[in-house]
Amino acid sequence: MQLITEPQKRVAADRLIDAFDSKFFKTMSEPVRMQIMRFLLLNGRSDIATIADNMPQDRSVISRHLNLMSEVGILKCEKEARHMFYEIDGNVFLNKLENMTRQIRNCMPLCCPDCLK
Amino acid sequence: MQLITEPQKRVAADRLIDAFDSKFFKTMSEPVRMQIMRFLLLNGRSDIATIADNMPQDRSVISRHLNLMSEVGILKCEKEARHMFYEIDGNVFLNKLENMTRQIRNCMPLCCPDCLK
DNA sequence: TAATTGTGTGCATATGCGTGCATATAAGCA
DNA sequence: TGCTTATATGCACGCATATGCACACAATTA
Repeated sequence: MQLITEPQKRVAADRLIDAFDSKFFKTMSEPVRMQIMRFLLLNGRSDIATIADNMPQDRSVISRHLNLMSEVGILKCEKEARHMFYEIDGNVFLNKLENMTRQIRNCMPLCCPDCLK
Repeated sequence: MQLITEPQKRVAADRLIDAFDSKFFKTMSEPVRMQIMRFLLLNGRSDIATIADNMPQDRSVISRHLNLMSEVGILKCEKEARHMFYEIDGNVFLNKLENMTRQIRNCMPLCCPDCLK
């Protein structure tokens, strides 16, 4: 039986909360942005006009969504002549979720083992 | 070299989007709710008044946050006499994130291998 | 140079939601 | 039966943001 100190618990809990990037979650909570994700999954790297042509929203709206998603890091963008191309950054995407999963797996048994019953 | 058909890609992408529960993300994107999570991690099962006494917000506000979090499934609640006790449901919490990670790992190589470069 | 095409931005509007107060309900206690 | 305690709910307010339109800017083309 191992003794768990309060400071240890606090560190683990704070790491868990830190891993939960609220901007990331906010970005992912918007259905329109998830539809953009779906489009980029199926069609790969695309420019704004092409994406917007496949959605009911105005081009300017899609442009703003894409800009927001790239600020969070889940999309990479690259300008080519007049066109702005967007693409999913799969590594950033995967790393964020894997880090969260890791922190939960570390924190739960330490902080509240009862939560896993 | 394996051939990947369009329907296969679509199924994988739809599964990924389905795993991304927008209500879950919305719930996790609120800083106050994350502070509640932190409190429950450190103090375990608690009633509303105890949680609210450790936060600047009004009790009614905390009550609503807790209700929302339990609707999403990340908190379990149980009434005892006059007190409503809340506790993190670690398994639901972990399963949600693990499922997302799994879907990404499955979808990315199929749908857009370029996204992983 | 003038016209066209692709994006970004300012603005007004609508909607969602976090917040606190007052009040209602419900359960235990004198 | 009153009185206190714990929580839930109705309401109004303020702020953030998603949306679409108009327009500005940049880059390509006739």
